[in-house]
Amino acid sequence: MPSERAQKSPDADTITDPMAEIDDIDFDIIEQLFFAYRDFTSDPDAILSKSGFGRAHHRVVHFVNRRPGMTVADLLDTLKITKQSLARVLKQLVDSGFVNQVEGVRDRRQRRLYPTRKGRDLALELARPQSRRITKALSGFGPEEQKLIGKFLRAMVDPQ
Amino acid sequence: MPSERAQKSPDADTITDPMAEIDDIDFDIIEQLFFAYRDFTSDPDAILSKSGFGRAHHRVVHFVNRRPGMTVADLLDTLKITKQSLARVLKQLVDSGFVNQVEGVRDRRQRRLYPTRKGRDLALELARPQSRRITKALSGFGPEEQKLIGKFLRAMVDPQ
DNA sequence: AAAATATGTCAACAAAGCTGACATATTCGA
DNA sequence: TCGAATATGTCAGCTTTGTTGACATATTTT
Repeated sequence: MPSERAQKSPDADTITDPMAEIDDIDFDIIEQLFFAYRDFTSDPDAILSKSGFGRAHHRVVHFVNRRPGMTVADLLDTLKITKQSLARVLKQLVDSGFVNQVEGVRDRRQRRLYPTRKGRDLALELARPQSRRITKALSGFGPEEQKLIGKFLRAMVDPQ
Repeated sequence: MPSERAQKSPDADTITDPMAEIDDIDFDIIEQLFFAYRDFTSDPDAILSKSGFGRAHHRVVHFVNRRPGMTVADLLDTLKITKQSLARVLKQLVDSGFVNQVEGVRDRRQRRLYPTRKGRDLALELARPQSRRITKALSGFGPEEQKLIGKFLRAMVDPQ
């Protein structure tokens, strides 16, 4: 039942010209970033859906493997989510043996996070298709040019 | 009440070495893409939260402004979400006067999507901080180098 | 005339974010 | 040493945005 509130033809307040590179706005790159990230996450998402995990688990597994021994506070700051939101996925990962929590040595309030062998394997499995995509996208670029890509991406991140 | 299942010290299945550029995996860029996209979306998110809209509305408003007259099917294919998921946000945008639907001329089943003035203004407001971030990240690169960034991002996208 | 297509809609559910409130263990500072 | 601050966990409830499945309508195609 196609909506009855569709107009027969454009009215006075219907804009028909595409929003292009006017106003100094870089629409092309804005859009390309959306597409790149959309497809970049699609590979691991497909793998994760088989094991009942989601993108949130992926992020935790990634960073715990990248920086073993990071505290819960570190992880919260990295992901920029609330502890209640993290708690859900972290608990599942600990309970199913992907992540271990180790009491801090200097500060025993801390729960330092480490991957298990199983967690390391999962992180690698998820990274593989993403890395393949990146390698393919970087093929045809020289080493210096590849460094530029990294430099650009780092410059897109907020300081701190 | 810090979890009682934390270990006092790492056990045999606790991995302590950081996952680095072994296995040919490009962890640095994987991570940088996460950070870049995390902060890239944070600017419009902050603006949207004031008006009761979310990131899903942003995407619709962006593409309808970029390609006025696109069909619902076009939009679904671009966003890679289901029509039921799109319906919710699209209805809100139509009802609150950001998007108009116009019956297709050649095919009257279609509902072609156009921004209103209000919709165009919102799209610009949301794009502005993102473009500012991109411009800043690209400063220091020459015109040829900037083209490389775009080339890389396009190469990250699945064909079709 | 039947089949395919474009769109809309209902209902139920899931993932992953949020706020607010409160508990415990530990460390730090006056 | 004692009270405040910190690190973490947890309960409850809510929101956004995705999903599936089923079905309806209008229009176009075969």
